[in-house]
Amino acid sequence: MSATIRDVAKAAGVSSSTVSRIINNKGVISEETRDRVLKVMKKLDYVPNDTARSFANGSTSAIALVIDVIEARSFSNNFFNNSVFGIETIAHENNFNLIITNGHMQKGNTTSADKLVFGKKVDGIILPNSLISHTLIGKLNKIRFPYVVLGDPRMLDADNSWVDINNVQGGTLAVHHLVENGYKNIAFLSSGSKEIFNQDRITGYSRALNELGLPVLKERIRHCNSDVGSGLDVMSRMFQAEHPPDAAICSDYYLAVGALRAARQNGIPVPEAFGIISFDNTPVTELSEPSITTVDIDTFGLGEQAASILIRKIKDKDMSSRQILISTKIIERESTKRNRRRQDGE
Amino acid sequence: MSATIRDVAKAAGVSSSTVSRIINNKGVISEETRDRVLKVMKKLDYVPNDTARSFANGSTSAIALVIDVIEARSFSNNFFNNSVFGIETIAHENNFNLIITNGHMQKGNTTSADKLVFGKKVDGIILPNSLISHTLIGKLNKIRFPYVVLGDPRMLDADNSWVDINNVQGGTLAVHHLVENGYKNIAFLSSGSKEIFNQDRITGYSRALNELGLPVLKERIRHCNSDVGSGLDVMSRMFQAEHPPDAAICSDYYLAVGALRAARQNGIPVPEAFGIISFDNTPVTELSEPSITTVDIDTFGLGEQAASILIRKIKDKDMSSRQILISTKIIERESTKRNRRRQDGE
DNA sequence: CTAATTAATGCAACCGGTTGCATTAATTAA
DNA sequence: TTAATTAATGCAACCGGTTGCATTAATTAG
Repeated sequence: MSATIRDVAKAAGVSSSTVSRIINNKGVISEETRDRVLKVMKKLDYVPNDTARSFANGSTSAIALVIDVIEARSFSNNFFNNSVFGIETIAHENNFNLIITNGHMQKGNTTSADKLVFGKKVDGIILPNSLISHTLIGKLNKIRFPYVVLGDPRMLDADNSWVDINNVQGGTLAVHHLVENGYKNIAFLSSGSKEIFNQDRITGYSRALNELGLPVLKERIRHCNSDVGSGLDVMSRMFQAEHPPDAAICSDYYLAVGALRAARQNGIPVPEAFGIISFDNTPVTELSEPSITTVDIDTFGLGEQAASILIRKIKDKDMSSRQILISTKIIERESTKRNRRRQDGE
Repeated sequence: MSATIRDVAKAAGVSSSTVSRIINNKGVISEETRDRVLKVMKKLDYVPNDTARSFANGSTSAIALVIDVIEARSFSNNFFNNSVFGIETIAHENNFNLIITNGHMQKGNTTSADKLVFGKKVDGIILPNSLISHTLIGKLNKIRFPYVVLGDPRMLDADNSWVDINNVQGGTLAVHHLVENGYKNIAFLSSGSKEIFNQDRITGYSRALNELGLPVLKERIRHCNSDVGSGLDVMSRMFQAEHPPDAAICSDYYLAVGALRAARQNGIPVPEAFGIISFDNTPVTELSEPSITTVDIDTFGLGEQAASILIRKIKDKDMSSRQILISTKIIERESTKRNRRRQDGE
């Protein structure tokens, strides 16, 4: 059907080696030959067959992103969403293709990640820490296959490259922001106890309180389900305590909205008497009333970094491993904007 | 490094043809030979090289999804998000890989879509109607390359396969829902005048009003920017009109929130005196207060259908083209839940 | 019992690039 | 002027599967 490199060679009166060298800018080619061949390529609508190319030089110019989605239909995670674009952007700049595959589906005992790696369909792979295991990492390391983990894989002792949001710093930042705005009794509503990101945020929260000389009370740290009802219940109960908190840091917007509603139901004005910070700057936090201050996590940048490291690793297999933490920042909104002068007594 | 089919053949004392036939379940192989070869494959950790395979049989078992993202960093579109999962799910079931590429970036005068198609990196392609042109479609048709368009490509006269949300039906549905709840003077806030989906929704809206014997007033149809401020301004101005609307259908949640705030600022209770429906069932509509009734669009299903058609087309190049419209449905919430008995006078 | 089938497997070409190693012509050094 | 370089290009093997066409052995039909 379409022209091959030999068709071009024949039509231009050269050998296919010459055409190949022209395509790849290798070797020394005379100007006339180059021009003639390029013209023929244009005329024949010649496009090199990428598969043949990959086959010949043993590399695919493709990377894979493995995602961790069990119930695909109900998935709507903007973490994933933005990371993908970061990854795609960098891949694109480096002339790599991005393959996306769900690591949960599998045929027999091989996951799609296995198939892509050992079937040599990709040159490198990005996988979430939720999907890694000693077995898989062991296999990857054994054949020195380039990979980068999304999220700190601290469950493994191995030395490997990863990129994560600095959730410890995020927790600290949230506390500092609240304290600067005059809040002192800060609760933490986590969306689960097992997730490393929740653990890290709590670590940062506790550390900041310590540094500021404020007590870390375990009854102020609550693990909830990730839904409004759970946030509302947990927060309501905290309001009944002897020393109720005057602020809450929430792991996601569901909990933040729940906390907001709990405050309202208890007649506690936000932000005057109660401050709220949510992690993850989503439209809900922006459009809530009052709008909710957030710890913004740069998931696009996360993807960029992951892809960037991976591609460097592909190009230089001897590159040492990298661990990158991406700082968060506060997006200040109404839910913590207490009039500081009044609170500070100035 | 890793074992090839010839290594396996040698170790099992057979020819590589036999091994190939065993891998692909082709031809007739004796039980003993099969067992022996399978054991050797296991022992040598043999995995067929997918690139070599693609090269040999001229098909890649991969499809591409081209996305239309100009400003990647600020992208957060759950339309795309869910569609991808629908596509990936079906691709996976059919042993296809999914490559994602941004159709906007380009080197020279070839887009990434061109490269994937003409470089034969994929067997088929899904592309949004916003990115197609007569040129591209012409080229694809010329080489009979399988493709499916996301969104009705009615700007082309060509006969091609596409999948779209039934936005006309969505507009109709929204009107019916409002009328059933006692609203009669319904405005439409569109997020733009050029987008086909907005045009279709307005068509459905107008058609439903006609059928119900209600007037279609052009001052009730407003094209806004997709932000809260725009929705608020436009709606506020409509409230000043001689015959203000008693309900609004909004193309997205920004406009819906804007309309809601306009109503509040004008002292108009929602849903009692003003009803609001938004397209696209996102967390903002669910968590708004009052919560907002939405026209739910099944973007996951959209992706599934697109991938399904594409893969069938790849397997049967002579398949006639398909056009699929996916119906919307109402998710009823507080913003339209007027007490019907009282309104109906029952 | 011989001829015609069928079963099981091997041979070798092919898919379309890439690249090490010639080869030839042109240029420079001695 | 001849030998040594350098420039420009060709030859042919190779990457790892797949498959049409033998080939041989075993089975069945006549």
